[in-house]
Formats: sequence, C-alpha cells, structure tokens
Amino acid sequence: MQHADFRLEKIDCSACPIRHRAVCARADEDELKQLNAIKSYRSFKAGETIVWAGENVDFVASVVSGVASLSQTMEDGRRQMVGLLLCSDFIGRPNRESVAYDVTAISDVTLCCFRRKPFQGILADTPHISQRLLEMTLDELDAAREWMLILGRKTAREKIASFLAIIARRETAPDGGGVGSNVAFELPLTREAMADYLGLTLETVSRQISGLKRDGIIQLEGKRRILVPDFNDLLDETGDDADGGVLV
Amino acid sequence: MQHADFRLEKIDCSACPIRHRAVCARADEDELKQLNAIKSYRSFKAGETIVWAGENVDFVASVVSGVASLSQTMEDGRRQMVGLLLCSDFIGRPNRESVAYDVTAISDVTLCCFRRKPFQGILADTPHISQRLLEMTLDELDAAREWMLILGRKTAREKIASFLAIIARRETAPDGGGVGSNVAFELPLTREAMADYLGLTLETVSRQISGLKRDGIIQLEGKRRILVPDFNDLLDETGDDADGGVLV
DNA sequence: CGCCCGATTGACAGTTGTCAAGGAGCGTGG
DNA sequence: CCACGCTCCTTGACAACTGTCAATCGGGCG
Repeated sequence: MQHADFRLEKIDCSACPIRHRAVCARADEDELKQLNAIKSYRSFKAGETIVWAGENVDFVASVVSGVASLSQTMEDGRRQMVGLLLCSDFIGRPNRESVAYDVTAISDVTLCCFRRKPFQGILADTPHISQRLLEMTLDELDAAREWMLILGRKTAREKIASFLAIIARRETAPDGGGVGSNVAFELPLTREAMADYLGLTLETVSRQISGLKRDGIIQLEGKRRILVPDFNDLLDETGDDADGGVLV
Repeated sequence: MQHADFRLEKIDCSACPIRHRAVCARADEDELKQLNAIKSYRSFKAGETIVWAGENVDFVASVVSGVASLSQTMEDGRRQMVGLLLCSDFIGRPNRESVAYDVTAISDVTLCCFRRKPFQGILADTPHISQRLLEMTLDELDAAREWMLILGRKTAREKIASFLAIIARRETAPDGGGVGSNVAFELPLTREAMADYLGLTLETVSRQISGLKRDGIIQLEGKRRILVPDFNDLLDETGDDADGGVLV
C-alpha cells in the first residue's frame, strides 16, 4: 500500500517501529550503525512469494510491517504453514545459503533486509545481537511446539478458537482488560491461509467459524473483522487449561 | 524428581561420547574446564518423569545416552509429544526457571546436568557455547517444522512411514547403501509413544503397521524390531517428494 | 452490469477415533 | 516347571469428525 513510497529509502533505526523488539533490540549505538550500513528495505504485495523453498538468498531480514508465512507444500498440493511471521520476527538462517520453506507475503509486507555475509560477521562479533537471536529462536521453538499440540490433538473447533485467541492476544493492545472483557480485531489471513495454518480444509474453517458465531462466542463484521463479546468464552473453546497460563 | 536419581561419577569431558556434538562441541580446553566444574550426571529409568511441566529446575542438561521426550498434556488426557531428545540434544532453556513441557525418559537415560545459574554466566561469556546453542536450537526448530507437516497434512499411513524413515535414518549407520538397500532397526518407542508423537491413537498406529507389513513394505521381528526390504518402497509411502532432496 | 475471488452451505463418503475383546511375551512366585 | 498377572500389542465393529465435491452467495472492480 503506502509502503511503496519508501521502498528504497533507509529510515533511521532510531525511528524504526520495531527497534526494541527485533533482532537489533539490544544493539547499542555503534552496533546499530553497523547494521544500518548493510540494510535495505523491500516491500511485497499480499500474495507475492518472497522466497521459494530451496532458493538461495543473500539476505536475512526482519519483518517491519505486515504478515508473512513459512510453508511447505507436498507433491500433490497439500500445504502446511509452519511459521507465521509478524512485526519484528526474523527471516532466514545465518550460515545457511538456501531457505527450507516458501516465504510468502500474506498481507502487504515490508522487510528490513541485511546482506547475509556481513550480517554473519556482525553476529559473530556482537553478543547483543546473537543473544537476542537465540532468545527469539527459542520463542519461535516454543510457539512451534504449542502449534504441534494444536495440529496433533485438537478438534477443528478447538483449532479455530485457539487460532482466534492467539491472534487476539497479538493484535489487541496488552491492556489486560479484566475478566470477561470484549475484544475486536482483524483477521490477517484468508480462510484458506487459516486452513493451511491449522491443518484443515477451508470448508471446515468456514463451518467452524459459522458454528462459533451461531453459539454467540464470536460476532462477524464483514468477513474479516471479529468481535469477541467475552474473551473467556472463547478461551473455554480452545481446550486449554482454564487458567490459560500455559502459553508463551 | 527426588527418585533414586543416583548421581554417577563425573567422567572426563574428553572421554565423553557426545563431546563433539553437544552444546559443548566447540568449547576449548579452558571452557570445558569451566563446564566440568558445574556438571553432574543423573540417570533415569525408562518411563520415569524427569521434570514435570511448570516445575522449577535448577539445571539444564545434555542427553548423554538414551531417549527422552518433551510432551504436553491437555486437561482431558490428550497428549502430544513435541520433542524427541536423542544423544547430545539439549534440555532446558537458559534464563528461564521453569520448564514448559513434561520431560520423560523413554528408554533408560543418562543426562549431563549443568547448574543453571553458573551455566547462564558461562553462556554469556563464551561465544563458542552460545553460538553452538543457537545452531542446535535452529536445528530443533527445523525439525519441529518438518514435524508440523506430518501432523497437519499426512494420512495415518504416511505418518507411520515417515516416522519409520526418520528412525531408520538415525539408527542405522549412514553407510548410504545403494538403491533398494534393506535396513533393520529397533523401535525406541512403544505404540502409545508413537501415537503421542504422530497425533494418532495407539490402535491406528497398530493397524497401520499391520497394513505396511501386509503390503510387504516392512517385516516385523517381535514387536519392536523392523526390517525394511527396500527402503525406497518405504519412502514412497511417506508422501514426500520422490527425490527426497528437500532437506539438507 | 457482469465477472471474479473469497466465503458459505449442503450432501455424502472416507478416515480415524472409540469401545471392547483377546493374544503374545515376560517376570514372579507357588 | 507351570500358572498367574502384567504390560504391550492386535483386531473387530461401529460412530463421529472431517474431507470432498458441488452449488450458491456477496462484495469489489473493471
């Protein structure tokens, strides 16, 4: 959308919206200067493929805005999303030339790309950055394991409820909001992308969303905007422990 | 955790079987000495719980021998394995007191435990170790993502075939073996543990193994030993690309 | 206005889970 | 030495959930 204007322009890191959450979060002035020297911004339209699995890439990147996904596709077309990349998430693997998964822009996306070779050098010399990357990778691993429980053991309804709860927690401000508070948010994914995320078909996704609506757990505004009158009602549908303290 | 977890004597790191694969792989003499000062061995019998989810633990560890698992359990008893820990794999998360998953000994297991607080100090000061841990964590993340495809999109038969192929590749020597080579190996897991791994019930696991046997893809010797007359036949059943060249 | 894409809904089939019974291997104790 | 009990595994019958195929709806855009 409006990112196109800035495509090739470098903005100063200190003004960066993800300055304190991305891989550079703990970098000091000098370290930031080094990163700044090897970075460039790139934008992608919703639906565009950023990298194909197996392709060689000469950069790693942080997601500045928008949503991207990592996914695998089988010969016969079955597809499974294996990573959902939001603001400040990291793309690419240091010390590895090729990428193991398709990286796709789900909404319009802007990346802060670092040239891979010099980035690896900085990583090796800068504990602030390598430690932050380790921390982010451990968080990703925890998220992947949470996801494995969803994929392996939850029913379709629980999968949808879990997904909505995850998105709600991320998209809404962490203002807490007391028991029974209501929340509203925009789905960043199509039904098909949700299906790929959850290991379902898009028809089942649609049916389960209709079911949650019918039961008053959620309301729809258009196709993409979700209202949750009572967030605890939604949590009850996820199959997780009542105290909900399991996550993250 | 206060079972008969008898401590074993410290063996010298240079004689350690996982010296060159574990988190200490790239540590030099001096760094090894530091690790040696904070380590102790602990053993667990097959079936014993090493740590319960949520429990506070004062150590992190490397698996020296045996097989352990990470798993999550839902209120109603549904269980999903989210990590399979083999020789040299790392247990625990630095800078976090509690553990997010149940850690269970699947076979008899011996761990090399490092006291957590001092380990964190060493980690912060020793790039050789933190870089190795980052690398191992990235490998774990890739394995988890591969696993997500299995859980989300594969049929029961494909899941079993994929699982057998994974174990076969790990348990048998990497002698390559030309096209159509036959392999044999021991299953390290019960049918129930396999079910927990693959998001199936133990009945379905049993039926699919019987099906593969009936079709001549595998042969059984007792309940646990598997013979694969033609490994490519097994690979054909996994649903993966014929060239199998997706990874690595 | 008409087309296209994403979403919804229905009918039906197939895979997998559930419940239940029984078999095989193994160690213990009479 | 054999019986017993235990654990792990296998198999069957049936039900339920989810996938498949197909028709339709609705909004956005040329």
